[in-house]
Amino acid sequence: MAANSKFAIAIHTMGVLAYMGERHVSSELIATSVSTNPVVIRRIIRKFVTAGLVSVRMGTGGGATLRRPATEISLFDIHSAIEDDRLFQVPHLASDHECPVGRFVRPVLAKVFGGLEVELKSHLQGISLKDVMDEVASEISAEKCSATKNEE
Amino acid sequence: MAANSKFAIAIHTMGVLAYMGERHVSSELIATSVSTNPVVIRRIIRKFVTAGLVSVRMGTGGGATLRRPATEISLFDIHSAIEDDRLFQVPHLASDHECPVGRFVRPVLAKVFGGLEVELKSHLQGISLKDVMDEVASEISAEKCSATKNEE
DNA sequence: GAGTATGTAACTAATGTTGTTACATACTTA
DNA sequence: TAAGTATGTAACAACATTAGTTACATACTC
Repeated sequence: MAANSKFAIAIHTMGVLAYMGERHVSSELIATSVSTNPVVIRRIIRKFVTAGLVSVRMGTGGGATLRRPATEISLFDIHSAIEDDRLFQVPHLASDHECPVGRFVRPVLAKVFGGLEVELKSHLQGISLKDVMDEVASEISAEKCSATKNEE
Repeated sequence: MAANSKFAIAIHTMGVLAYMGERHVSSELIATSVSTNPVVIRRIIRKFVTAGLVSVRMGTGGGATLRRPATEISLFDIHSAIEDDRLFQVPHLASDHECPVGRFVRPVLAKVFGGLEVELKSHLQGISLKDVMDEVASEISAEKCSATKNEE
């Protein structure tokens, strides 16, 4: 599987929770939808719990559910719950570096990248989990429609 | 060194080229400024050459130079020269997936992430290498200024 | 108490990045 | 033409990250 698919898996996971509404969903079931191992899902869900997005119940009939309606969960909430490090890394260079460029490029880059992340953040904040799932739902119903056609 | 510092190293490299103006700069010298190995720099510069941003000369007095003024090179040019894969990966799932969510989340995500990259791209296009180096230059002169003060 | 579900440690495998050595190739200059 | 300089590139090691897996303790329901 590809490199930084964590975000995709995370949204997919939250999508299943949104789709299932009030019901508690097991990591087993989500793993089937995502095509991965239940432990991978549990690791991600742990982070959602920490971030207050999801609550979890053990035992029979247990599993995870959203703590807020999908309209009140943005992709930014999801992203910041799982992604701890920066999008672009700016390795630290000694501030007594011989080369003047080497001494000062990095702080400037940190500023530039910071701007990028603000941009990214505001974009992600504008998209709710519900928005995503509405699109998914419309694709699902489109499929049903064409399936009906084929049955004719 | 940190994970995805490629972009930072790439801008740093281009920054040194911009700083040195017409002169041809060796990978050796750039590596010193970036604090890495010359081969690492050559690998990155190869990509800039392919992208048409930089030209290179072998032999005595050789090295790399910008092919365009720094005002006409954007951070997007640099980013797309070195970064071949997508910012966020959307692993492919079978389209005959049992779970309806599993079947359709991914294409929707591809669309969402596509939007993100367009956003990112336009932001990066708005920043020229010159913009970055102007900030670096002002930091350098600020340093000189305070150094003079200390000598008093 | 039986059954179910999460929490988590430990390990493997795959991948990607960075760093390094070594050497072939190309070019400049004396 | 020979010496010196710089890139091009292959090959490999070191390291970090991610994903996948097994195993088992813990918590909860009925």
